[in-house]
Amino acid sequence: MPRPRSVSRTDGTVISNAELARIFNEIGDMLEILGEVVYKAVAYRRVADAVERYPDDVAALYRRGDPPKLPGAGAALTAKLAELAETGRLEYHDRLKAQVPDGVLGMLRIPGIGPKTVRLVQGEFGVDSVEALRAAAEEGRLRGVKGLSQRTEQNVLDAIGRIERRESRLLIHDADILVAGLVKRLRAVRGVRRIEPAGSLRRRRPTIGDLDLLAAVDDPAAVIAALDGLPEVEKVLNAGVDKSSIVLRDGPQVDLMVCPPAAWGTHLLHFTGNKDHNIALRGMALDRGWSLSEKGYKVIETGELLLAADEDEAYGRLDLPWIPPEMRKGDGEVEAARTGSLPDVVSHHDVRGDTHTHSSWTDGVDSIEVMARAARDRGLEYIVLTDHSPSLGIARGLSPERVAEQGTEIGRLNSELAPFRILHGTELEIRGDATLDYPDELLARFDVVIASIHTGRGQPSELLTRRALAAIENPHVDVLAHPSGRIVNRRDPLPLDWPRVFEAAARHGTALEINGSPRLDLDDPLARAAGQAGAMLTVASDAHRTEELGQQRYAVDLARRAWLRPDQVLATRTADDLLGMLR
DNA sequence: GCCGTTTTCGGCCCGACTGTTTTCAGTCG
Repeated sequence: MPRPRSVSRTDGTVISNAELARIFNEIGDMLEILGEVVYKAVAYRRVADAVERYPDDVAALYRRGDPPKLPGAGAALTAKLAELAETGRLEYHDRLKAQVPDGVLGMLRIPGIGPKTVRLVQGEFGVDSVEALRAAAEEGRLRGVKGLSQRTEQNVLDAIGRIERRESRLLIHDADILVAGLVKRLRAVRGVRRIEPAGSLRRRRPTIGDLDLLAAVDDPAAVIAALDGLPEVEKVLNAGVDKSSIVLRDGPQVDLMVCPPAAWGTHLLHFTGNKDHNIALRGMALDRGWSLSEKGYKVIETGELLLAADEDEAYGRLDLPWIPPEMRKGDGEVEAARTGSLPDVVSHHDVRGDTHTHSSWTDGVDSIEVMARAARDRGLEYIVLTDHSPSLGIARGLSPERVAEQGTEIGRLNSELAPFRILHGTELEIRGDATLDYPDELLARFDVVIASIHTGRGQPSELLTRRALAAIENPHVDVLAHPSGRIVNRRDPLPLDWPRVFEAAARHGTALEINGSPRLDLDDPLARAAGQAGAMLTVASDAHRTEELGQQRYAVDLARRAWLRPDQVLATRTADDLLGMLR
């Protein structure tokens, strides 16, 4: 479990949004364990969510005397945010921590264990950690408590075992493969009309906790039995009339929901939108005297149920246009849909080229020709070949002589593969001292220059930002590649000064990349802020072998989550338009 | 703790499943 960092703000650094959100969520948990009214806890969590997704640094804005208006933050919570922004600490939080030790809080992570149970076992036995709870369950001491039984003890032990084996969320690339296998077999079950992934996978979130599947069926029992009987199922968690939850061996939990075909629309709506999206829709339904659930719209006065067979119809009942699943995150999309200002976001069909690819000339696997033919077979009109510059030694970066040879090879292939185009690019290393790895005269000869930071990641924010700005401001640099440097589940993003980076990118016409490899960088909140700041973006695969060209899809997914229109994305341009823009 | 062109008090999204409750609380998504 992540230990809370001790935060001293004497060094002038400002507490991050993530840290603020963590503290507020923790307060929510502690209040529930202490038996406070749940709505107080809900209020803290609501503000935690708002802070976490706020595009700018909330604490910095407070210190500047320009605090943002966050939904759900009234006088009390605003004062607490101010205290955290100023001092990095919160007296109220410290006071609660004294009453609820870390170990007690940790028990909430066990599925099936909620605040009431935690309070109960702590009060009855002084069980104050996951370890103590495990011991109590193993020794059969829980079954004596009212509401707990031998079966509860077994469930607790199973659940602890599972969370220990599954500490990080599944990367969407892996989730797609897993789901494709499941869907293929369940689709073949008799009586299954439709089956689709829902939940965070359909929203195309970079990482997935549980996999949600929705099936429209004539015979619910058949498809539930089919899922429960699959060989890779380790455990059936629960099986209801129209849902089943299972855990895959060495894999995530899978929830299968079934519904009658006539109610497909509201079911898909319900199991796709995140909590905030669904709450916003229910609010609109209530204004019309309806209550909305997956089953349909219920007219409150008469009890009549209004069905929707597809999502168009489900949104249509609220006079809303269909909202792309990627946008159903509760950050303004329902309001935008209501006022007719929902953007027409970029789609996979809009993409004409790939702005970041590698070959065996540096650290790629396949030759330039094999990469180009594979890209053409995927329907692309061009790729930008961006092999590495020399200082990235691990990737056997190209000397100026090798760059010239590569140019000749690309010229030869272009006459052979026309009208498909290979644009000659480079992935230019931004060195630790904020200089660039090739001289300007050489950079001028490339069709496209993308620049990136791979080394010196531990530098302070100010220096890292200066390096990014050095690349953005160079007239030959066209794209800042994987700008945050994060790798999902492996590397945290660099602490750049994002507003400055976005402003400079917009001013100099340097695009910011959304990288579809497991970096998934920029992530959608930053990409959305970049777009709002007027910067151009691009979507790219960063493929090092032909199979990885498909990764560009994940970059498009993120661009959609970031509300980007096709005209804001470089890779939707033709090769000629692209070269014209960058000239 | 928040919030209000119906409200400054009384609500706060909705429903299903589990366990052991003989009518419902706790948990989850």
